[in-house]
Amino acid sequence: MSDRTTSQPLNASVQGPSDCCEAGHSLSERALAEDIQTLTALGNDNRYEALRLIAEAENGVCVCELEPALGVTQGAVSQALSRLYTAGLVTRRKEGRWRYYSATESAERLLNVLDEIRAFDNE
Amino acid sequence: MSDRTTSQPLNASVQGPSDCCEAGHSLSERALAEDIQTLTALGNDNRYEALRLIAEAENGVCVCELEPALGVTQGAVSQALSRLYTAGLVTRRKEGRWRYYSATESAERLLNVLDEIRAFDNE
DNA sequence: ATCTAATATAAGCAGTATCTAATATAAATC
DNA sequence: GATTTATATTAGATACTGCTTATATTAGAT
Repeated sequence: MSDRTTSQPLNASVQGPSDCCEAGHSLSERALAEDIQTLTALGNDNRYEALRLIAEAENGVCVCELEPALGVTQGAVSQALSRLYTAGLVTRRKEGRWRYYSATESAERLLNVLDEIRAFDNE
Repeated sequence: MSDRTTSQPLNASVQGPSDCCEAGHSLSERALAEDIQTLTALGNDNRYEALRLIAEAENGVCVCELEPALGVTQGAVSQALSRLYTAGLVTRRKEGRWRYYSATESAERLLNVLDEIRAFDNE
């Protein structure tokens, strides 16, 4: 059907019910894309659990530690971490043969809110 | 904050580098599943944009308003809203033939944090 | 009751995501 | 140099997602 590429904040002006108002939001395409990248990076079991493990470690976690914890192959762990890195959820530093991953401030904030709303929803 | 009942935190005890520590996190399987449900519900263009539209409207948005705004069929909009509802991100009330969707407190919090970290990351 | 409007649900399928296995790269060690 | 270790990357099979189309349901209007 309509394959129009949305460029500006979208607006709907349709007549629904009598007091129908226009539906619009204030996010740019770029902002939407950034948010979606963040959310899809988090929305996977291995990646999310990897991030939780990383966030609770004090001084970074290496790939070799995550492999047994997640129960998937080394390649899968590496791919998961790359994805988290691209999304700005982890940083990484090299030390000898190892790479240590740490959670970013953004990741910490997101995880905190998820804890809060889970507690809120289950109360 | 939360009286989180951790049923079986996962642990990794492997030796990586000399000062290697165990990687473990404190989330229960159930908590992980809940978080993933929330995140995967948000991690889709139509659903995320629908939620943004709903969150910025004062008194709820009906399906018919979202259809033109998102540029997909009515069925797709309805499915998107159902998914958001199941994930606890929107509530809905019926009024005549229409159903009005509103954002939950949890959804508002998540969107706020996404705004914050986007601003933070882009500064 | 019939018709229309708004929404929900189901089937089917195209596109995408995410693993494993294999291979490549990089750094330390021999 | 060759070897081992840790990680990254690629290819490919498989599973999943998210649409569209079609149909069902529900409520109001005629």
